[in-house]
Amino acid sequence: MIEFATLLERLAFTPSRNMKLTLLREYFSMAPDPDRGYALAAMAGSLSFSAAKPAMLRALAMERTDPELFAWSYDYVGDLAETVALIWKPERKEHDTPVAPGLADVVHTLERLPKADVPNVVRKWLDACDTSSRYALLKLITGSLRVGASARLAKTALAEMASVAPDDVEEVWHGLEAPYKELFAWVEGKGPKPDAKDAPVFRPPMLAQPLENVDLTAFDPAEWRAEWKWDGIRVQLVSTPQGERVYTRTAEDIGKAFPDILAILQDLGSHVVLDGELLVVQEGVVAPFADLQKRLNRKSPTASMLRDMPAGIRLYDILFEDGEDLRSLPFDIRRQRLESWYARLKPPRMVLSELISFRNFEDLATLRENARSEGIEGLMLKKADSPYVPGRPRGPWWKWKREPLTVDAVVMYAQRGHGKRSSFYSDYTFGLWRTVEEKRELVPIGKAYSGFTDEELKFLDKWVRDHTTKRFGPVREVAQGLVLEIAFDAAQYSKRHKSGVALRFPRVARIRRDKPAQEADDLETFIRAFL
DNA sequence: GTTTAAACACGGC
DNA sequence: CTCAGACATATTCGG
DNA sequence: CCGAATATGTCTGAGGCCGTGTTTAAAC
Repeated sequence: MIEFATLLERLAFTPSRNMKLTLLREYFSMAPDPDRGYALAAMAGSLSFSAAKPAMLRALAMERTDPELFAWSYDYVGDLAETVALIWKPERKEHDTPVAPGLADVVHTLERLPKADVPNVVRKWLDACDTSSRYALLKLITGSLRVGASARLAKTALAEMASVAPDDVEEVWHGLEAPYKELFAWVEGKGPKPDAKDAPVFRPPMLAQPLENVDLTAFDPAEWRAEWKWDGIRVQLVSTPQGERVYTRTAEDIGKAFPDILAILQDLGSHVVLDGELLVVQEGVVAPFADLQKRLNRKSPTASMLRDMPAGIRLYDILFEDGEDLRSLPFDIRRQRLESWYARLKPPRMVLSELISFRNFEDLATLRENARSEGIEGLMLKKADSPYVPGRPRGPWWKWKREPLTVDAVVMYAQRGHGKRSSFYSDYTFGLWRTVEEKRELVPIGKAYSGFTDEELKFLDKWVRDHTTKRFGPVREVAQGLVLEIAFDAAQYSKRHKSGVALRFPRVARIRRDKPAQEADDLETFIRAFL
């Protein structure tokens, strides 16, 4: 645990990416198995302990600290693990020389121990650790490390050890589990490259960059293909002799929630890996994203759900066919392979993603702006010769979403942020005007926290401090005097806000210092325009 | 004791 | 998903 | 031609709303 703690501490204080890579490489070559494997898993976010959660840590901290003091400290520090690590006063008996637990010990214990016993063990560990190890232990339990290095950087460090490309590590990663012994053996030249063979493993998908500040006139329309950008869930369908899977783009296996799709894959009996968009399709019509969400996290869908919200797939791409890896082939060739595969197998509930024909990008821009129908959020542009590469390379694929909508809203409340924003009021709840019994009042429609620069954050923070009318713990109510232009992708009805509406992807587009609060938008106008 | 509601956690966008 | 910022690397510019 | 300035690419952290499932607290 001490070595891991030292690593985290150094990472957190090193801004340089190259230095972080060096630190990681050094740690990985120095630390023993299985510790280093669990450290890697922690950085990659693949550790989760159902018996130990942030709420439990907060409860433990409360045993030793005045709740009020703890709340203020947490508010100030902005990070639960750091707060508890600092505030914890170890209770030690005399002549007792406590030994901090090893990383592998911690992981094994937390995985196996009955939930009721976990607080006692964690308390004992916290007493035995110094501040730095305590911080590492707590970070391990809270999950998100946020120490300036995440999964990708850790994998890059491993790749450098083996003198291979980071994508090679990414490729073998998903067939493996903590503590990743085979992976370390490979990068140290002591073992073969791990091979998933015919196992139904996840392949890192290719993602698109947003099309911003890109000069389309420099593009040759003949070299580009266009498709609709569907508002569903990007999935990878895997069918091998060893089994079938439905993966999300972050490798979550969601097959249980979509047995209808899984059954189709089984019936196909074709050894393929497909890329597509999962949607709820009712008689050929794509249902709103909310319907898909209802099915997404269910352990198993009810019979009525399977009937009323049937899942369907828009096929984008084919990665493997009969075990052959097609990813290095150009998009156009893969598309031909996809079409011929589709024609041969005729899979039910799947349709090919339509290739939109266009003469020039002006035509396409018109299509994009008019694309406000259900289920479509814009266009995808794909270069005809682009191979399928993992990650989000700049150049081959672009997502060209519709222009966001905007509304002028009034700041009502502000809240302190976390982490590096813990000393700023960085989240703003804003509202629109509503007239009740001749009285014009503000009702909240959402919160936003991004879209402003650090400079603007300082202005907003000061404005909040100078115009506070009430305090509720970390939240401040402010005078009705500041208008924000809020950009958002869609509006929907919601129970979350008093106004009954909510925004999808809200962000601050502009601070309207010039606009009096009274001239901000009305809820009624908003609903008429966007719902 | 059992049912109901609220709060938290998670992963989708 | 969004966005801004930090760092690293690639490219261009000025001497 | 080389070093400095600028542009571009990649990665990171901060956090929004939604629905489901789980756990905890409150009400019956």
